[in-house]
Amino acid sequence: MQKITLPPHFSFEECLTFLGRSDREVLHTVEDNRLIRPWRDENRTALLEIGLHSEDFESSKSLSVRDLLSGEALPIPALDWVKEIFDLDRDIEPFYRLLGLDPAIAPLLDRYHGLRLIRIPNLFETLSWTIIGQQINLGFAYSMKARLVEAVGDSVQWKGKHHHFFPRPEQVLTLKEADLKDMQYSRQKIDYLLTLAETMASGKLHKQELMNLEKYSAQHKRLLKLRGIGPWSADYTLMKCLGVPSALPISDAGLHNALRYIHQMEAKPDQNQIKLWAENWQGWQGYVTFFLWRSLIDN
DNA sequence: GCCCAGGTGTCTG
DNA sequence: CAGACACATGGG
Repeated sequence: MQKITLPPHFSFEECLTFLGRSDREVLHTVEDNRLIRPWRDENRTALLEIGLHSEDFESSKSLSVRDLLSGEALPIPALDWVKEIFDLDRDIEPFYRLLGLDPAIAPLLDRYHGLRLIRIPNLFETLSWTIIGQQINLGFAYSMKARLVEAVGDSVQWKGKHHHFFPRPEQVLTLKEADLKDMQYSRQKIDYLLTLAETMASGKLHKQELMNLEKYSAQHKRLLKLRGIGPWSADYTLMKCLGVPSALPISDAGLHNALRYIHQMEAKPDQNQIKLWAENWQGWQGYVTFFLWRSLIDN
């Protein structure tokens, strides 16, 4: 078992609540205060069990990570991947300082204190998820994702249960249009998804290449060139995959509803109203969005 | 039956 | 550039 030291303002329980929000999720399992999720690179496949390390004194809390398959020590990249998922390297202090001043948002900081932006390190997975989730309810989106994952994704077995990886682009490309149609994908989404898979399989788009662009505007512009990726998907991807804390998916239906609830409004706020509020969120728009998404679980 | 869902591309004025 | 519309289907 290995340990990851935890920064201030981190709550594993809060993060697990978000990770466990859908019972149709097939890419990880939340049970008994632990996250179970498969990981792999070119050299190694492991089934990670991530939990809170309990024997520590309060002053030095840590996460425990171990491989259920082999029990052998995990390589650095696996631990870095866990840190990425929980956004552990973020200096979150400025977020709490700034949003503590916003009367509408401040209550969420208390309620969900320690929640981090839960990230999706895999770019193909993130973009595919935005395509799947467009204009349908989340439950249906999770079902559609599950069908795709179970059809062509790799998995590891442990105690009789399959733990899935999101498919690689090449694996998605083995599917015919009719296969996806059977999984209830619309013609439009089939087009978007297969085009994306082709783009990434042929090496025309890499996460590293996107990260190298550095500037938000350049990254956003690059993503918009992809078929089926509009402003919402681009911002969602920058936020969830690259961890850009200021990315704001302003047209997001969930964001609108969460804002409607916390402001006790009859109708959803319009975009100008949101822009006005978001002026108080400078640099942390994506983090605020994530806390607002979290608030939807309670409704 | 109607409206809304973690939207986007296309077409039109 | 703004606005209408198709896309597909499940849930309230």
